[in-house]
Amino acid sequence: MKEGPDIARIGMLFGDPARANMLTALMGGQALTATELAQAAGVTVQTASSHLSKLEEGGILAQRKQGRHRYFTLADAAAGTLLENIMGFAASRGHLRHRPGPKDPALRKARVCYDHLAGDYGVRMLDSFVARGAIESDGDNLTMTEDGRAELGTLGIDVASLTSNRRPLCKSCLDWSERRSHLAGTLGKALLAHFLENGWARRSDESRAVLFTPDGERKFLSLFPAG
Amino acid sequence: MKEGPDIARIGMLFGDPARANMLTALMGGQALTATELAQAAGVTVQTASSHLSKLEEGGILAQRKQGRHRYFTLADAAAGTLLENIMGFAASRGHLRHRPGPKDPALRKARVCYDHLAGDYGVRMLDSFVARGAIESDGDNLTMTEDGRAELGTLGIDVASLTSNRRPLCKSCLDWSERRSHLAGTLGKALLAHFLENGWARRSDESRAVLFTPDGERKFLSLFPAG
DNA sequence: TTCATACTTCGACCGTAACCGAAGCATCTT
DNA sequence: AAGATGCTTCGGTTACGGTCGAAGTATGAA
Repeated sequence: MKEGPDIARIGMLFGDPARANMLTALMGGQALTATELAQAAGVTVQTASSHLSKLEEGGILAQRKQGRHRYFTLADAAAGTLLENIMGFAASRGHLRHRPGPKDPALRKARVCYDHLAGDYGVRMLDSFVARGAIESDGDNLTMTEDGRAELGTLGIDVASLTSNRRPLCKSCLDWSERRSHLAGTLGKALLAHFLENGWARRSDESRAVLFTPDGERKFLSLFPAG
Repeated sequence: MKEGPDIARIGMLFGDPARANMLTALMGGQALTATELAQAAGVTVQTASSHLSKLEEGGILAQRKQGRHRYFTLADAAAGTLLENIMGFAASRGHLRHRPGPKDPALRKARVCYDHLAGDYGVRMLDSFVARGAIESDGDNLTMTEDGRAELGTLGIDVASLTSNRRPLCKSCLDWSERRSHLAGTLGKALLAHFLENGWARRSDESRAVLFTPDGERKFLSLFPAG
């Protein structure tokens, strides 16, 4: 009845298990077809189709049709950020969906969180940046220092080109598996892209896991020593 | 089925209109009784009681009983921040619940957003800080400058005492009525408290509106000139 | 054209949860 | 002690939305 944004509308969109599963699957950052999302959610394609149209209608998902396929992605970075926030909050309240059996250790070690690196390696990277003064941390507000810019330059990452006024350069994102923060933002995205492009790691086909090569892992660990 | 935070659980909590209304009411930052919340949500006390226990169970609300009253508040700043995020996202998608009749212009001018100032005056304040170099803005990441610390010191606000590692000093928060950002974080909280304590403004009894006195408004406007 | 694949729409079923009336506790007042 | 107020619990109704089978549309392949 009151004035204001319609929280309930978007809360409801996130509030269904099937839809939540689809969105979690899309946190991998890559576009998925309706059938793939149906499988991820554990429902039939008809049901999935209904859910997907609701999510699109609500501005959370975007669709692009290609031939007879329909690829769905998160609508934009804002949708991804909100998802991350909700995941972080849920994790902070202990609302985890534990599968006590054989968990996937690769997922806890390193995975994709929309477009950046999460998991053990994700928090390790941020911790390392903060420890050596490349990034300054004030609460969960992160700022890049001059030293940091220089260091990333030697890695071949041009920080200046990453600054945008639509999305922050550095952003902390609460990691559900580690209960600590890892690095998001355009820099987080660029770093993950860097690892993948230079062959340090590759994405798993089935899950959001990031699989490091032996050589890539050695480089990563020496670049980001544990605190 | 998959591993991960239970998004659906908390999405569902935000996804009911009655609960959403209660949470919106609690964005005022002050504790409300079960009966008041029932009225705000437009349901009976029995129904409200059920909703409130679910929200408390989910870690979104906290309760403290005082005599025969039960006061409810948002559990912590994290809950408030998540609410703000969802409101901002909903507003960015145009999901507003318009009451086309007599809107409340006071609410659009200045209102409380959990614990800081929002509305026209809220974004004006942040814009002004950024324009004069007291705060630097990188995307929606905000950083306080030395000039800013000095200026706030003359106002009687000790910035050093506001730094915490649980909550950022400056944080941007998307304003649904203005579609721009205003200042949140511990500094945003301190500034609102400053206005209220020094009699520049007072809170409305019925709504989240912040009502400036003629004198307070003059001081505010000269302190934060429009861009 | 004919068949196969990818997806949507329709219709019906069904379970969950939102809702309220009534009754039950707890706390304060007189 | 008796009454009033604030809130919760119980029980029963109802409606909304998630679900799938079946049929319909669009695109690609043979």
